[in-house]
Amino acid sequence: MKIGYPSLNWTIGCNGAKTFHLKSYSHEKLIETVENNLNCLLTMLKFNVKNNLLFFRITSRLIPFASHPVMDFDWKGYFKENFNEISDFINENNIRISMHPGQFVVVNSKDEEVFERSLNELRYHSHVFDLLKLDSTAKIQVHVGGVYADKEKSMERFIGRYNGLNKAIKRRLVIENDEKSYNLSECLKISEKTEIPVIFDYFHHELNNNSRELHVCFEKFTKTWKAEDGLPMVDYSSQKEGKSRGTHIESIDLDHFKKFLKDTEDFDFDIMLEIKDKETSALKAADILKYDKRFIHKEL
DNA sequence: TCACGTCAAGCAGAT
DNA sequence: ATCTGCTTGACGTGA
Repeated sequence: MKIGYPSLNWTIGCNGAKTFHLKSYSHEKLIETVENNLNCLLTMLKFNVKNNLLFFRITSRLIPFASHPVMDFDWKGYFKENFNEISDFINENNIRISMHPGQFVVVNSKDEEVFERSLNELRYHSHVFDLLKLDSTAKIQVHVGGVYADKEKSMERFIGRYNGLNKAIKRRLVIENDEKSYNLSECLKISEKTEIPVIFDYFHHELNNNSRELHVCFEKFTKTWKAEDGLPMVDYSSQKEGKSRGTHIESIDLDHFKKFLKDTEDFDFDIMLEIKDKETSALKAADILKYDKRFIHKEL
């Protein structure tokens, strides 16, 4: 079991998710931004390793406009050395990596152009993993997509599109249950037909499920991960009080988290904390996890 | 220096 | 019809 947080670190002093507006696109702007993002990524990873946070979600903003038609710069070649350095650090320290493309990636879209754009975005994510020399335990997580008033057909469309993807993407793609459209059992159904691993989002599951025991859920989704996929991944969060349903909490509720660990003690998996204050909560969670037999860390 | 309108991209549910 | 939330708030113009 490893634990981590997504995308950015509020206290470290750099912002690794810088971007710019399309109309200010230029090679200079791109180089400056990507250089910043890659340097900051390595800084965050070093901070994480020091603090026993061995799971990290890399921001999709790493290379702004990477999948946009405007992109005419060989960023893969230009930043090869930067990627190599980060790759070495990740592999030396056994850091688990994931990415989560934005809501615009809709594999099952009814609109062929939306699918094409989604595919380009997935290619970009896959290229980042290639440059970091990551194996198939590094995952790109997406939601199933839209319902379009016909869930059966939309699930079939996902399966068809998934089956047509090339291997470089397929070996890394996983689906995640969401809070309104596709719950865990629906993701599992898709997994049965495609063998795609299912990421379990605990918070989304609380908001959208057909009331199965948590233990049963874990038994089911963990089985969708094969040896080459690595340990199953779980997204963890909880509801922010007084905000609309689905809003992530600002800072980790440690009692809630402890109960979650207790309820899942029979399983091993990696945890991504989707909590607004990022590393602050991750450090608190790692502190608690030091007393958990499953936790991979340096010193006690 | 800072407020604030806007930003590549999709979808569903609430208001 | 418009707003909100999600991957992740950040950019950048205007005052």
